Amino acid sequence: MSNTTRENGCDVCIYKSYLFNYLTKQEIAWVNLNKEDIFIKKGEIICQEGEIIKHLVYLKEGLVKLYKTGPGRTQQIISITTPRDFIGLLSIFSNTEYLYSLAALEDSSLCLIELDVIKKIILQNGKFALSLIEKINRISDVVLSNKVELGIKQLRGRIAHILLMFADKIYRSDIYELPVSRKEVGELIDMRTENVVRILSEFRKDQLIGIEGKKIEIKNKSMLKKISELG
Amino acid sequence: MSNTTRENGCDVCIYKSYLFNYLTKQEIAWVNLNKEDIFIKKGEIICQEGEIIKHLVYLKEGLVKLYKTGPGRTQQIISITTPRDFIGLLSIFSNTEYLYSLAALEDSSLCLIELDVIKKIILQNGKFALSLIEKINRISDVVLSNKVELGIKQLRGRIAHILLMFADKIYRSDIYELPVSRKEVGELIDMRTENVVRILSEFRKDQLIGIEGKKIEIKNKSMLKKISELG
DNA sequence: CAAATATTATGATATATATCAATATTGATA
DNA sequence: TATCAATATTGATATATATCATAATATTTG
Repeated sequence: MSNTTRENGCDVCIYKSYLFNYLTKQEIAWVNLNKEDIFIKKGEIICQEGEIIKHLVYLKEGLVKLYKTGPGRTQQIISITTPRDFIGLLSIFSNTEYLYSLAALEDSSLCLIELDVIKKIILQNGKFALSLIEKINRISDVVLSNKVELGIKQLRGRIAHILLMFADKIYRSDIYELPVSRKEVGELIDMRTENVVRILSEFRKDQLIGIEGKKIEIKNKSMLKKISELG
Repeated sequence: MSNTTRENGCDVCIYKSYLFNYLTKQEIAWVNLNKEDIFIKKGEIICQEGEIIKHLVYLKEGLVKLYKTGPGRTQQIISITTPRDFIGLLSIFSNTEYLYSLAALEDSSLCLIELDVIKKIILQNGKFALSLIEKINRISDVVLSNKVELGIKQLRGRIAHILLMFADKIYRSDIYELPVSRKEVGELIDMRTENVVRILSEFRKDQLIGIEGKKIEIKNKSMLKKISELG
């Protein structure tokens, strides 16, 4: 990991999670002494499954994918984390080693906080603990409900769903640059690259979207929503 | 909810979760005053999505399914909870209303603990809070990894996977009574009833399993494992 | 107990999806 | 810049899965 900086204290950090509002001044100072700010370039791997978990990872800016590698270099993307959120809260308290890998989809700024410190704070600060539990639940709700929905949708519904997810949840804009390849879209919604391409073209021909390389424009959102909901 | 009993105190409860070992005597007494033991018959619904969450639900004995209802009476089973575990820890701290419904697959004994009491204990007892976080993570790990694996397996692999799950995780025996219908198996692993039936018959013809109504006997576990792993 | 209903089962067929093949395009690299 | 590798694209075909139809069996209900 590269480009460590510590010029800014947590107390004045503009990226700070609301969760840290529950910390005392002393606890904030403690976190400040035990965190590391790093910058990761697009495409770089942050950590890999099997490695010992030492940090709670917070995404300040950028975009990060959480994924699982299968046999033969295959990957499945579990979730995409947007700025100002914790990454991988799914399994870091239940395992000593990462179940999933992390890689940057865009240039990203992360804050790595010593997990031991977080655990000690949980032990002594009930409000923080309860808020963290709520946060963990919320994150797994989203990830799980996405995966559950995949099971009932067919390919067109999945593509519509993912296009809307990028527009509404990630970029908050109907025009955006896809941060992933067609192959990765497939890894995110369990389908083959060829079918991703094919259905995107189909949606373009049907005037639902515009495509220019990685640039996507949502043109008929209500129809996409219908396709996503009906499966 | 029926058949409430309170004859036994939590301190002497033989079903007690290890999590309660972290509670003080006072806290245990407090839980004892704010819990309710209920008995639910096979097939009965315990709670439904949309209802206000008031309790932390603990399964003492029996088997319970957590599921989501879709359009037109369709269901998707999210997970099956085995005895001595908490049910629905996935979303009860992040929502005021249940995201999923609960129903008993077998006659079941539950303990309902006031969620407010649990929250207050989290606020004051760090060890309990941290252990609960670990527990929550562990439960969502299992549920999520199951759903993620579904995405890469085809039907035969899913059936093999679910047969092994019942044998190894739920009944710890290679001979068991399926607690669910063929339709529910399909709802659990995202496939049609007809295909569940067909592939079960196929496995029977290939001597992988024996079938007699709901009674399943695993006959060739290593082959089933291969089918499950290869998808 | 009989009637109604749900579950299990099997076969034929339609549809959705993956696979294979071939080419164009982009991006990385020496 | 030329070369190589990865990505994107499209079409043809094979395979997997869903759907439809029908019947046997089991289970619930009046």
